[in-house]
Amino acid sequence: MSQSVVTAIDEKEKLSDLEVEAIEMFINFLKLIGLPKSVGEIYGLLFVSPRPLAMDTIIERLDISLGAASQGLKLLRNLGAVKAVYSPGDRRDHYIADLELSKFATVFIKEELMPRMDRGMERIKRMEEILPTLSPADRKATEARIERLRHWLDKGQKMLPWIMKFLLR
Amino acid sequence: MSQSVVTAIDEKEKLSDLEVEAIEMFINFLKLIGLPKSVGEIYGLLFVSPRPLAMDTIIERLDISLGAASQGLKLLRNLGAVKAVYSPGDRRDHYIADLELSKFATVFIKEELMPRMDRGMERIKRMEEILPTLSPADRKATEARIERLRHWLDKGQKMLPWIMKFLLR
DNA sequence: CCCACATTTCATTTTTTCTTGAAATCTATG
DNA sequence: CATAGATTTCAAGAAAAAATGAAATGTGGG
Repeated sequence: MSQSVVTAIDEKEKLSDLEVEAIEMFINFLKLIGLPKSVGEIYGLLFVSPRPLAMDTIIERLDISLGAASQGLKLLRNLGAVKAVYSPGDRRDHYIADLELSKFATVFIKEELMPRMDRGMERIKRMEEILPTLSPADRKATEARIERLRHWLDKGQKMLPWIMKFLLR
Repeated sequence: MSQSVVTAIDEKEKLSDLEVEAIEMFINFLKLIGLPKSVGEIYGLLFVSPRPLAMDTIIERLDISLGAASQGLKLLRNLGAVKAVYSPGDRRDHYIADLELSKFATVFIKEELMPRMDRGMERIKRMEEILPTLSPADRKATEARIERLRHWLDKGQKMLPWIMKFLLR
């Protein structure tokens, strides 16, 4: 009942079906690399937008807060996934999505995976130093396990540059 | 001051330096694929343990709750990362880590990445259906973006089986 | 086929992460 | 160079995720 009595009072531009699909898609993918929903929303909206959007517009269309929009845009700019462009006759910054999707993957690999692997290698070195203090009974088994760990990290570290190369065309 | 006045009252076996290294390592890596701290702790402890551990022992040594231990072990068993083994003369189950670390990566790819990509492809199809209803002005630009999305998903879907093969030796 | 102990389940609490919005800061332009 | 408007910051609140532990359920040994 009474679907639109208040029409025109606060008629925010509703998101189109197409925008919703894109937004949901990026919410899902970016969540995978640890980014919050609001960031996925912003990128998804910008991705399908044929023209640059001001922060105002983003806030209104996604119905998110000023803070979330500002922080989300900053994060996306830092990732290189969004750029600010000049819009003649408008004081506000306007934002566009960088369409190079591989950026998310490469940033994730470089900022998350690789540092963890490096720290992992340091841990392995420390573990190997501890090894001689173990009882002989346990030492052999533990040594083998640490060796496995090292082997796997090695494999990972060799794979990553290759994957990155593949991602960049 | 007074380091051990209560010694022997509740002397839990402290974690060794080696165990701590392993545990921290797995907390970090498993967090990356969305697993909670307690799961990383459990797997890390089992990974360096030269013999099977009962749930009791895990609870006591990690100082986690019954619920977290039970749920964490269940999850790890479902992933295939931990196995229950029979321990003669003991009613309790004992658990060992499966040392095949690639399992975490392959499970992640199969359960998280691939399904999302499949759903992504469905979304793209839906978006392409919507496309003709767009104003001609916007249509071309949007079409190109969706095409990019498809291209990237394609690339991902082709890469994943290859990565998996690489992981399995 | 009991029953003591082991494990699972799940409502509640705790912790962590995300969002909000008002205040502070910055900036283009008149 | 003052100021209105744009953006950032951040303390506080809300939401989501994880941990707890008591009650329910399962199970092996007698």
